[in-house]
Amino acid sequence: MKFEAATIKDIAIALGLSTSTVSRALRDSHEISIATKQLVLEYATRINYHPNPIALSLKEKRSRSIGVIVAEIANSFFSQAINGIESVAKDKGYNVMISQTHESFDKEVMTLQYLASRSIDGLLISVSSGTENLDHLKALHERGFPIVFFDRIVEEIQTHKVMVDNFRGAYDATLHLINKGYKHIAVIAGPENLSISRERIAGYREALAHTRVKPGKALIKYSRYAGLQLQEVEQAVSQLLKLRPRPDAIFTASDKLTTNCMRVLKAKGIRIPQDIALVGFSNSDLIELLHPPLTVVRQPAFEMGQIATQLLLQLIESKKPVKEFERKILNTNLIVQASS
Amino acid sequence: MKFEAATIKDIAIALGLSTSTVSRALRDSHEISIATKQLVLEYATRINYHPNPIALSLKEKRSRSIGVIVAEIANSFFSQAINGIESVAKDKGYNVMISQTHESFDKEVMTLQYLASRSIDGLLISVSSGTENLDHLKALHERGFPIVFFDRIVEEIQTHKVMVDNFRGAYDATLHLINKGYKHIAVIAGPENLSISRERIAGYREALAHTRVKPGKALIKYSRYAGLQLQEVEQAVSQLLKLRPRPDAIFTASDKLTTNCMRVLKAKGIRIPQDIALVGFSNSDLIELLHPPLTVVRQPAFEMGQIATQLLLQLIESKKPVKEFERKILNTNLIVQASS
DNA sequence: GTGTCATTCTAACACGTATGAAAAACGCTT
DNA sequence: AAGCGTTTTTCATACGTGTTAGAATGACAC
Repeated sequence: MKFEAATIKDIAIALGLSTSTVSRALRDSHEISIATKQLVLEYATRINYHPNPIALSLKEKRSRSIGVIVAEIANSFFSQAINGIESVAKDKGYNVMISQTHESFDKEVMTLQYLASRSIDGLLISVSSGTENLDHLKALHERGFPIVFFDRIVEEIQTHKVMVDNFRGAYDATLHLINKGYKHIAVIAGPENLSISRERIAGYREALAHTRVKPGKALIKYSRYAGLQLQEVEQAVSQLLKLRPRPDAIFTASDKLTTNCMRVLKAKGIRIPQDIALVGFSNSDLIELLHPPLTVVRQPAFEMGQIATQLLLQLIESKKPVKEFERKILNTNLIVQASS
Repeated sequence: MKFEAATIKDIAIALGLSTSTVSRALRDSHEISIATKQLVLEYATRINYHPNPIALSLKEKRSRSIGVIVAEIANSFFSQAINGIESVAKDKGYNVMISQTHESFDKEVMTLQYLASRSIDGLLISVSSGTENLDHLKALHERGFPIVFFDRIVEEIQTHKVMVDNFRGAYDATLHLINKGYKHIAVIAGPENLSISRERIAGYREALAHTRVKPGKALIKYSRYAGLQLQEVEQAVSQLLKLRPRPDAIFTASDKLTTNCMRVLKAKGIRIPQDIALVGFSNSDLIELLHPPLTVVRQPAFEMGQIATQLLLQLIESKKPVKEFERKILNTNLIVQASS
């Protein structure tokens, strides 16, 4: 099943010119006579000629495509971020290649190798919740390959990073719960190896530091798969419910964690917020339709995608090696609703 | 900012061989001595050699990547479908390039040209709600370019198609409403030019045909952007509410339409299902957390993505022109909850 | 020593494009 | 018409890979 497009050679033969003349004419070089240029251009448009991007890639050593690695496309935050990524990339003539890790470290390594071997010009990545070892990223980075981290960043690697003020987002959410009079506030976060988990927990801790109640260790739960698996959320919630005094509020520190926590509480017949209040990070656009409407910390996902892509393209197109790296920190937005 | 990988030439020079010998050795050709093979292979793995996919693409006239065009990534149905697409594509060593139309015909044409000019091997598309003219797709298709339609298909173009039984899905949903005792059932569908809209309306009509109530034309609303824009949904709902007798149930025929309809009803202070029942197509995984939990027609999005991709790859890899096209029709799943 | 065959490797080319250098064409001056 | 400068076109090569055809080598038999 072939599908052959017109090449520069076809034009050359048809017009009795050499390929290089045609090439130059198409590129509007000054060293081609206006008459020939017009002849070539006319014929080219007539047969609907388009330069073969693959040949161009080979020649120019760039593919004009970037890779994106995220945990799950079917996650509001990531799909919105990809939306932002795609908008900027397309605008600048770049293609977007997407891969998912499903929060698995092994898949991240495989997918990274796959993308890297597909000659992408750069990479946008929000690391998987299972990522502890960074060798795969470091190896690429050390060879000078352009990488930009967004959301789930990696501190050890020096490059552009785009994230939200996780500390502040968590602080605000927790403070909101405190102000509402909740006394025993638990938290369920992603895995401890992710910096966003640690930062969000730190924000939670800081907010509680102002109160008399010290956050006992039992109130802090980590979730290996960042809430992707319902079962681990269920386990965390069950453990929290056994505590005495029982927590009267839960702060969930990621998108899937929030909705799955809600799911678990509902399944257990626990009313929100009467029995337990719930506040969490989430970018779902259905939060106000939920029962109850959820108080959430919302991240500017679309913007994050846009900014990360701008930075990546800047990195890719820079002539000299970049040594100064940006660390963009966006603000979260606390949307207060009935769940707290 | 360059990033040069090892080439076959590097190996050849290092070992004092010719490039073709190295090539043959790597491809394990029988006409290379075992000793040389081993030497080459060993050195190749040592310097972590990977064949340049771009050079390969140029040579083989295939890029091993497929394009996907959907309305919105940040839509449960599409993100789940893309999930399925990505899983199969990656499995077979293909890359996935994603573009969005945001329900705009112009964007669809542009994005199609863009992808086509990027030498993808094939295309998966769910056409935009604004697509009435098919010239852009026909032109590509007539040149023998592999295309597979999924979800929002196009009858006029002969190729593989993957969809759900839209008629049946709508029929089931409407029948469910009838059985629940609702008398005045309205419908809001996507634009009339989409076959899925027409089929779903037909299913709705057929279900009502068994009842005494004939569906007046006023009960049927079309939505130009398939519910993407809240404002158009609001308008449709407002018009429905003015009818006498006022509809006591609404069937929404697409994902965004369903959630946005719910949003509008809530904003107007209309209770579901006490004032008006609501049933709609939706693939959101939050439906049981909504207030009220929504009765929905769910599509096997992940599966659709998988099947469509399998068919596309089959088309791409077929030696002889394919003349027999499949038309896969999957079943929808009616999930009954409190909204009806 | 010559002919036949099998084995192992190399040279040349192709894919489509771009570019530096060389060559050809042209116009002008003397 | 020879010389020169300028404009226009062509040649050769490169990017990285794979393939085809053919050359070189060696082994064996006569």
